[in-house]
Amino acid sequence: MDLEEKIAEYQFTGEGLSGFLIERTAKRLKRAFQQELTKMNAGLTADQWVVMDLLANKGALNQLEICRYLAKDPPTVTRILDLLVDKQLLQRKTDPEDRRRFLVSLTRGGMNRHFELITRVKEFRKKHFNALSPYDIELLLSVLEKINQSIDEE
Amino acid sequence: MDLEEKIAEYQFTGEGLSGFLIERTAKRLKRAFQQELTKMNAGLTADQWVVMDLLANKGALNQLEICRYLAKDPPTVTRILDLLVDKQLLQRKTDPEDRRRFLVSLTRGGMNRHFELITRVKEFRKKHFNALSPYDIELLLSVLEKINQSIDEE
DNA sequence: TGTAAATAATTAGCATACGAACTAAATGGA
DNA sequence: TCCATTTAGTTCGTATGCTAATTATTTACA
Repeated sequence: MDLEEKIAEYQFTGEGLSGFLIERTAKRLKRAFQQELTKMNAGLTADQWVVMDLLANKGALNQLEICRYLAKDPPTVTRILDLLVDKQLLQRKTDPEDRRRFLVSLTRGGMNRHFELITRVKEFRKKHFNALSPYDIELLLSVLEKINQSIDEE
Repeated sequence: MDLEEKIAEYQFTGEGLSGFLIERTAKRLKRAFQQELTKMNAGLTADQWVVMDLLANKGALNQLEICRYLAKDPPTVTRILDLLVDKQLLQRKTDPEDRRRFLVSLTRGGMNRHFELITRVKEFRKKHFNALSPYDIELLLSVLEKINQSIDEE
């Protein structure tokens, strides 16, 4: 199937060809990662893991910082944190500098859980990452960047 | 920021760099398209529009066919169809060939609604599509294809 | 200093994503 | 023909995405 045909085939997708294909690949990657987590009895969703891994790398953050890093909305982050707090994997502490904010950080249990999982997660990343050459990644980034810019231009 | 730094920056994202960036771009495209629909008082979500546009192009389909075209799960498609039937934009008719199936098609009202919206939707597609050269699109497709293959190899 | 505006987080409501379990209908082999 | 298996679609439960509205706190300016 050549390019013309592919474009015709997905012409019905609203955001267009690229939107549909990008969304589909994103969903598949996330699903594969979720299945990996399930296999290792992580007791976490993909999104919950990402928050934990972010905190493991950056230390305590407030919720808007988490939103910005992960490109998620405040309500979504609130809910993910609630679930992780319920599991006693992280804690909210009021920021003394600004009492509107919480400083969110891993509990000791959260750090342990992260440590147990990180090795296998890294293997997963490497496996799919290695499917792409550095050149592929450059290309992907530049094309995604162009799409993002065309959205920003509104 | 060079490639190394970008990779380091997003190292915490579970599925890896590409997963995060792909998902983020997909979400932004969809959100932009949804806002466009809202602006034109379409009375539809992006996903609902996509279903209607698919049926406008392909004629009557059963639900699994819709699932395959749109890469959505059966329960998700069931619910989207329920909402569109409530709005009297489409109808389910039992397939006489196989009474487990429904043939789903646009109602007259659905066809009218589609006709009212399609011009502006096409403009939206073109605007973001034009940000990419045919060469960019080829590259994007080939990189996404590699990622998909590496997922399929499980 | 006092108050309006801005900011951080939450809540509520609706829609989508996905796995699992379920119903009804069709199919295939003994 | 009968019954196990498969297939099409739905229902349920949990989690996420997004908008709008709300609360509590801080900032900015008159």
